[in-house]
Amino acid sequence: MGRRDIDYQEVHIGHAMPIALVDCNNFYVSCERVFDPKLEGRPVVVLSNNDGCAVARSGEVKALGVKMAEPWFKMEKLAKQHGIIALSSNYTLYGDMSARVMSILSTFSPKQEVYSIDECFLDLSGFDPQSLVAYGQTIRKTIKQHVGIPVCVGIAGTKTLAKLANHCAKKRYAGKDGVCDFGRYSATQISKLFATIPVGDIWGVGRKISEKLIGMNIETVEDLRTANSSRMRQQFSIVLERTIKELNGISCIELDEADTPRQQIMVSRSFGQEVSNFDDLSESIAYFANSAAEKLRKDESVASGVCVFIQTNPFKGKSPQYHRSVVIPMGEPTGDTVKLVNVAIHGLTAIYRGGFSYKKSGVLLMGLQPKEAIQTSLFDDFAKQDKSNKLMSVMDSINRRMGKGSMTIAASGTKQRWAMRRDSKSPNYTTDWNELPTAT
DNA sequence: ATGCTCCTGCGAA
DNA sequence: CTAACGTTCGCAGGAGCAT
Repeated sequence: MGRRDIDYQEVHIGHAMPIALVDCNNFYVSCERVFDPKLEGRPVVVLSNNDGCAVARSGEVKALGVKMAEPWFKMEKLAKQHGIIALSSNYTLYGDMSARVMSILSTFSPKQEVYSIDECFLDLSGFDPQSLVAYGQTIRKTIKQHVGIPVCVGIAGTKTLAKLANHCAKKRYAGKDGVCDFGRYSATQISKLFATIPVGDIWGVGRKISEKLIGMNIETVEDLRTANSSRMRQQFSIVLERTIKELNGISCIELDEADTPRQQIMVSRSFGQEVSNFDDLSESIAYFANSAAEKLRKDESVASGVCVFIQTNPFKGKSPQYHRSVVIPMGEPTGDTVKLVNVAIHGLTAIYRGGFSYKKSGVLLMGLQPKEAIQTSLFDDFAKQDKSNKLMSVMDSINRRMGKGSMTIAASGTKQRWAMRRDSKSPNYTTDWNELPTAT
């Protein structure tokens, strides 16, 4: 009989160690609006690479029912009907805006975890519990004034609950004016509120898990909160068990301030058009390996292995499918573009098969370590290594000064037939649907 | 038994 | 006219292998 290992009556959600989750609203769209106020009040989407999918939607677009990551071609008709403005992503701009937002937010707490480009956790323990809502309002006002970006603030005792509180603030389920503090609610109110929120809205519960949960009649946040966590661990994973505990105010996921270097670096892209021959693929692989190596050196890391993959278009079910990858260990961990590119192309020769239309390729640098930690082998030629380091430094500084891509390796080619598709729409198309000639 | 590495699945933004 | 569907990261857990 469903013995429960948590006494729910005793749990006071949101009190113990308040954590705030500050999340920018429709971040990419909001960034664009800062620099083009005409976009205000109008339906706007920002598209992913290749103009593939919607990665950010304004409130007006969400109201039209456009889902996150929805392919552009599927909403094109709707877009035309409602004059949706579609913009290509400008990652340089978003990165810069993010840095400004995060820098200001860091002044609101001694402990900050930057969780993604548009959100961060702030440790608010020690603050007056009565004043947290007002504090959240101050945060919102400050960011809006100084950067022009609207944010919402969720406050609760665990990270999972803070995410949920933020969700409530955004959806206006609870809280007002973009701030929701679960600490202001009684246990009964929380239960009622949670019973209205779909289980899939919880941080850590994605499509697969939520489908399975709904199949077990666990449909709302409240259903999951009161589920038997140890039994759920057996049927799902330790991750879901932690989520359930966190929903009950038991902190299992610590605030992580550490700025740890990445463990792997992936550069991959879908092609603007499919390519079949080896030379085109080889150019793309060289280009991606070069780009990955640049990131690697920016992190001051070296890679001990390279993974190369190529694949056909999985959405073209009728065409013959092929996807394959290979991992090549580096003899010695390195950050040298020339070595990494050569190894990557060598890997490509091992997996390439003619007769397929390839849609995507990529390079993954793995086994990353801090540069200073590498053991140089006895047989290594120090002069040679020094020369390689100097060459890479020159290359990086030229690209910093003259702009990305000024200096690259010849193998990445000049034809680049695989490059991202951007010419499929004229500039006007992507800035204003109203400028489109109407179909006849 | 125990500890690894590799690979896959999942989730997140 | 048609066809058109992102990228990058970490974690968990199982398989396979070595000790």
